[in-house]
Parts: sequence; C-alpha cells; structure tokens
Amino acid sequence: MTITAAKKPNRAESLYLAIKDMAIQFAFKPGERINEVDLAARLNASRTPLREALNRLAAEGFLVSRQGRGFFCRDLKPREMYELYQFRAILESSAVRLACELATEEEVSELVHFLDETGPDEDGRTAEELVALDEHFHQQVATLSRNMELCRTLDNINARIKYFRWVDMDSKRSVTQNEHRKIVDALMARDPDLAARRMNAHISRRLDQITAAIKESYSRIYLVD
Amino acid sequence: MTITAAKKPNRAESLYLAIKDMAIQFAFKPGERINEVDLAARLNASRTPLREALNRLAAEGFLVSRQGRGFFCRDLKPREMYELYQFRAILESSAVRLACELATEEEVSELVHFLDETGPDEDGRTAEELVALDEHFHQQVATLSRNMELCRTLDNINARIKYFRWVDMDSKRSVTQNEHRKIVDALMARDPDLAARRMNAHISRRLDQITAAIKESYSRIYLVD
DNA sequence: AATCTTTTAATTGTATACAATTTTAAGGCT
DNA sequence: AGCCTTAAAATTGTATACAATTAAAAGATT
Repeated sequence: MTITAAKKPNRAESLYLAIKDMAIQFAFKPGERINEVDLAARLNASRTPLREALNRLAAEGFLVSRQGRGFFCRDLKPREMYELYQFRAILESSAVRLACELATEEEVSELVHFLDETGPDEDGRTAEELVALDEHFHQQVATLSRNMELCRTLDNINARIKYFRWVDMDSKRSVTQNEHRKIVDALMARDPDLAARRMNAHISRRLDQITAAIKESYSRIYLVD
Repeated sequence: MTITAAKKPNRAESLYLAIKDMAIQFAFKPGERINEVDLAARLNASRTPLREALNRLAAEGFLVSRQGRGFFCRDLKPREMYELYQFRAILESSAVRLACELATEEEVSELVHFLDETGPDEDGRTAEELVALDEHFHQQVATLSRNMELCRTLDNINARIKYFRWVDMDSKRSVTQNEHRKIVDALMARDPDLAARRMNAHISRRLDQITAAIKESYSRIYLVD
C-alpha cells in the first residue's frame, strides 16, 4: 500500500477524465451533437455514469447542454476564445500580484531554479513538452497566490484553451523563457504592479494571434471525419 | 405563447435550481452528508435526475463529491470564504477596469439613472431587497466588461457567498450607495486604475468582518435540526 | 417543386432493479 | 473498558427498461 492511498476511480470519474481529454483536443467537432448511446458503446460504459460525466463537463464549460436535445461540443468562436484568453490574463496577473505579497523567499528561489534547469534552448523537445514546461511555470506562480478558488478557475480556463497553446510556442523558446525570467525578477523585487504588467503583457501579447490560430485550427479539427 | 418560448424545464433542471437554493441558504449544514434517497423522496423525484443535479452542483463548488461516499455540503471555513471574497474583489475590479474602456455613454448613464432611482435611503426596504439592489448594481457593472466567462465565474462566486452578503448590508445604505456612486464617477471619467481601486476597496473593506460574520452565522446555520 | 402535415424512427430523460461499497452494529479478544 | 474482527444494514454506483421528446422520413396539399 502506498502512502497516498488513491482508491481506484469509479466508472463516472474515469469517463469524466477520458471525455474531458477528448473535449480538450477537440475529438468532438465544435457544435457537434454527442450521441450518448454511441459514445457509451465506444467507451464500454452504460449511459448512467456517462451522463454524469457529461453533466460535469457541461458545468465546466467543455460541453453545452441543451434542453431535451442532449449534449454538444462547445463552440469555437474567435470571440469566445478571445474572452478566455483575456480572462486568463486577468487571473494570472492578479495571481502574481498576490504572489509578490505572499510568496516566501524559498518559493521564489524554486522558481528561479526551475527556469535555470529547464534552460533557454529547445533542443530535442517536442512542442508538447514545451507546452508542459510553460504550463508548469504558470501553474507554480498561480499557486503562490494562496487562493485555491483562483487556481481552480485558472485550471479550468487553461484546459479549455490548451488546444491553442502550442501556437503560443511558435515563437522561440528563448523569448518565452526570457519573459518568464522577467516576471520572476519582478516577483523577487516584490513589485506587484510591475509583475502584473509583465504577466499581462506576456499572455496578452499573443491575443492577436489567436484569431488567426483558430481559423488555422479549424481545418485541422474538421479534417478527421 | 409568449415571444421567448421558454420550454418547461425537465426534472433534473428544476431539481438543480431547488437544491442550489438550498445550498445557498445552507439548508444543508456545512460538511453534512446528503442522503440521496431521503432528498429524492423529499423533492418527489427519482434518484437519477437528482444525481445529475448534485453532480452539476458539485462541479460548481456548492457541494463536494467524495469517492464512493456520495455528496456533502461544502465546508464553511473562514479561510475559504476569505478566498472567495478576495477572488470576487479581483474579478469585479478587473471588470470595471475593462468597463472603463468598453462601456458606451448610454450604459454609464443607465447606471447613474439606476443609482438615482433607488436612492440613498433604506426606508421600507428589507435586507433582502437591499442585497438585491446591491447585487444588481454589481452585476450591471460586470456586464460592461463584455467578458461572458468573467461574468459566469462571478455569478458562481456571488451565489456561493450570498448567504453572507446581508452582513455587508449592516452598514448604512447611504454609505454603500455613496461608494457605488464614486465607482461610477471613475467609470464615467474613464479612469481604469481609479475605478478598479475603488471597486476593490468597496468589496475588500468588509473582508475583515467576514470571519466574524461566519462565526456569528454558524449558530444560525446549526440552529435548525 | 416547395411547403406543410402526419407518421415513423431515433434519442434523450426518468424510474427502477440490482451490484458494489461503505457505514453501522455486534461479537470476540486482550 | 478498549480494540480488533466479523456480520448486517444502509447507501452509493451502475445497468437496463421504459416514457417523453425530438429529429427524420414519408405523404399530402398548393
């Protein structure tokens, strides 16, 4: 028995995770109706736990539920994605602001250490891995806000924009890494306004690219039949 | 038939609304386990739509779901309430900041009009009504941010702290109204920093009172058997 | 041919029965 | 008595059957 006795997940829980992943990578096409019997059969499950998972995902914004018509994949309107990104910028700049006040010296050091270790170069790293590194950095900073609710919301938003995050990675890794360092510098200097401004700029900088990215992504999403 | 053909809600939907209200006013005691058969019987429903409602509410933070043990009422820890209030302050000050940029003159005028109409005095108004007025003002401002996701999150947070909102109303109505006016002034002057600062102060001012309010509320919540 | 109506099929929404798990109670042991 | 083990009861989790609603197809009407 391990220390953290993680009890095995029930059917609804594992379905939730599986379908969430599918929603994140747009295995369902935007606006597409989700057929419960088909999906249940495909995932070797009954409709009861399936619907529980779908309900949770709808509450979290990955799907939409329409009266008497069942569940649909969320839309992928540029406007909505813009709002999600804008919201993310708000959440993260607010978080780093709080972090300036609340983070211990050790925690800031850990961040510096992380940046040092992961390095500025992208040699032998897949886009997937680069996104993971980026996500980890941002998540660590958010944690320092000591506000669980903020983190929870941010996790949700991040999952919903994850598909487009690789586009953020198009620019050179060194640029990203440099911006991260500048943010930590401001954090280390305990300058909330500067840190928040840099975080906001770091996230918002690509906000313009997103509309283009979505249009570009449409083809990919609609490719598979 | 009315213009907006609102089709009648299904069982799960109405259960969701009913139980959400119960959760808001702490008809369930914090941490209390929710017995599905009892609740289903009490609400004249089957367990299937009941569980759908409970799942949605758990996803929204009104309840917590524990592996194999069912649903429980959320906790009421001062720390968590503090975080919710802090988060609310972040969301609303960010919203008013956006509003300075995006609101039309007409929309700002409407806000002024609303404040004029509802007046500074609390004559013949119940605490319930005063909270409703306060909520309406804040919700109107949030709308001006033009960010649906932000509004959605804010609605959720507001519902979860609603029980404690009457405590905010302990101070004189005129004070509240005056602060609202100051916020609109800054909005009218299109000064994002000032507006955000005032909104943040307006909400955070009572943050200290909340711990006390929660302790005071405990007795009320635990009173009924 | 196009549009509206009617009929049929498919799909979602709900109730109920059963299985798996957890909680409670009882019994035995030190 | 206190604590561990074991049995019974209660409760949650899942499958399946059926009802209600919606979507699709066929037929009628202009």
